[in-house]
Amino acid sequence: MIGMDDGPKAPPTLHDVAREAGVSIATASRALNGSSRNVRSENASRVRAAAAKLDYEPHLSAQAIAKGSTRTVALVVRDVADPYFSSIAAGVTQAAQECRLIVTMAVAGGSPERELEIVRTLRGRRPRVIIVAGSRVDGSGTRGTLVEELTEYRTAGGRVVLISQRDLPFGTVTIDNRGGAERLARALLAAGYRRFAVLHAQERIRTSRERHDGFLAGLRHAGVPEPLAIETGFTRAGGYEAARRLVERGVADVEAVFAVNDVMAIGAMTGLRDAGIVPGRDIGVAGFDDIDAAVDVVPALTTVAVPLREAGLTAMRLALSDEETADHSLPTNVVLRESTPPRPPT
Amino acid sequence: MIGMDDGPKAPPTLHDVAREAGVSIATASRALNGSSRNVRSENASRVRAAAAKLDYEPHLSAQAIAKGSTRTVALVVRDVADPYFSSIAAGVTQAAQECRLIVTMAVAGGSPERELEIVRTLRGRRPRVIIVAGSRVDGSGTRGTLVEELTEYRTAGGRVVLISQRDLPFGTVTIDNRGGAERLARALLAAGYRRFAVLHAQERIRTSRERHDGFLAGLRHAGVPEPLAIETGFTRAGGYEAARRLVERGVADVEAVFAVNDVMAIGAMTGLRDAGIVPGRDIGVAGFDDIDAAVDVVPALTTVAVPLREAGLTAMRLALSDEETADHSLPTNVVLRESTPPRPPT
DNA sequence: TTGTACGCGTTATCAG
DNA sequence: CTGATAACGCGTACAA
Repeated sequence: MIGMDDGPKAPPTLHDVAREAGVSIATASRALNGSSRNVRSENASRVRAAAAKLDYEPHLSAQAIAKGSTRTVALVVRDVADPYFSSIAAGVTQAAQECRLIVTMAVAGGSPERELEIVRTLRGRRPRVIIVAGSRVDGSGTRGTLVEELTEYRTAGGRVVLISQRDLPFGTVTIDNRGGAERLARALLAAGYRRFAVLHAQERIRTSRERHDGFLAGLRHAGVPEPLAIETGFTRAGGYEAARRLVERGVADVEAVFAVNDVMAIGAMTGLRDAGIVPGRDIGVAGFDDIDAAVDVVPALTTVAVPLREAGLTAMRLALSDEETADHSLPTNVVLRESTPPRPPT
Repeated sequence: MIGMDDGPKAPPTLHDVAREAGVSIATASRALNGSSRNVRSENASRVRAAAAKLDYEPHLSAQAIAKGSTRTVALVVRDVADPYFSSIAAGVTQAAQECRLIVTMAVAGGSPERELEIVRTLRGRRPRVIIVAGSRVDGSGTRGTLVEELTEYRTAGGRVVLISQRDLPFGTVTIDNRGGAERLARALLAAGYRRFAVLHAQERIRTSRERHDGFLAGLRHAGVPEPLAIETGFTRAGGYEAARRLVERGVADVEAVFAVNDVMAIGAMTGLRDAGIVPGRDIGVAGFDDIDAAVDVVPALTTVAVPLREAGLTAMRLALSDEETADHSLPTNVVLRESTPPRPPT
């Protein structure tokens, strides 16, 4: 035990494996990761044995640099803790695992600048595909730069897929926000609701805008008053806060609240209740997304189901397919629950 | 436009930047990423200009291989879509971003074999730190191998942090599951509850076992009957299903249900309600974790608050500190809400 | 089938 | 302060 060095011991390299197996590095490489099967089976098994004995793992960075490509998928989301994005992430991760790809996740936090910076540095990792999941906001000035950056990435052989952002020259998985919101509006009209408040986020956030517009479109020609629009954050806290504001203003003239996503709607329900107004009895509430929690709140939340997990899966498939710039649209479904009980005509 | 080649155009390399700036590669390297500032400022700015013009991004794999270390944090979770893990992930991501580290996420899905395989291939990426967030189950046979694998990784200079698993020779962030559950039990006793059912997961899942044990410990010496134990999945669906089973069996003799985590508790509340039993009125319900949704369900869920996001932050800090194997314990707090109203003594 | 030798994009060493 | 040049670990033509 003299002269033992406990400092960091370098992991075994292919070189070590080759030496242990008594073959050249090239043979070892072929035996372990070689595309061509041309290695004598006896040698092959000796190499595998040596690798197992030394607990060898190929250095992925070295492989990446030698082969010129990685097995990585980069996913950009706004917030990991938001069920909307974590469901998408789950889908992407699942699909990636089936293809033996590894997904790395970056959080943009709703800032276009941050998002741009992320995509930029992401390029340095040379991922095989980049998936950007709807943190995009319009008119931010960084949009052109982002498109440029992604285009350049694709020119270098990368795959780009955008979730929930139409009109950009990349593969996109889009969600029928407009149509879903429109059908929701009509369903609520059919249930007897006439006077609405809409809780939405900044106009720059596309998803919010599309759902808002769709809802208004569904109301058009129904002869109902223009809904009250309340702008707030795209989060649970935003919904809560907006509900409080709504109550302060007075809710006598609103029969139902539509929040542009479920976390906002759920926050709003709590906000209303905290102010003494019972959702589903005193006022209808509807959301959008159909996250798991929608059936656990009371009353269960009326919403528009979005196949989030599938959006992630589809995005991966699209990325791996050879269509450069296909647009895959996912349908949405109105789900009526107890938060918007049928309302007797006045 | 003759002879244009639209095939994948290789991204610019340091070589290109150097040529553009009229300096050597070495100088370019130093100007852009060099630790030492010893490069004439005029040359430095020329290099930076060239890099910007060519839209150069350093090839991270190449850097990794040259420097022998990456700027990556690998996070292993059971399920991205579970708020428990996504909150932790949010914390890790935040802390990582502050240190300009990139986090890559792998999903083990509750399988120890899968988890082991993940850690193994993770080593190939040579991350700077590996954080394993409680997907571990005991007595799975893979445990020894996992420890071995992680030890080897650490020997090679990597940092390991485990979240919510004591007794392993690595840095750990542990959560006071036992103590929290014990205090919860006492709080429920104080509120007048005497007869309980516990919804727990398999005994092999440590977190579940600790919370279960702690709860029983809190009940001890109180002269109350042994709680009814119902084993089910560690998920929302598990909670729902267990509640249905409980109802089938008959709930006349149980005054409160303790589920070992919030998603189970929330699922159980819905399950009870679907069976005509109103949580908070007919029966008390309590959970563990205090996820966001706990305040949005009705009645609001009594639970034990766990600083999940902070667990992620702490894990990163621990990883970056130089203590090889510290144990940082996070406190938990009982939060009584409407799902367990005080119960008049019989 | 196997081995030698070179290249991948960077950093680090060591003379100038 | 700068520029050759040798690593880093691996894949792969090319030659044997």
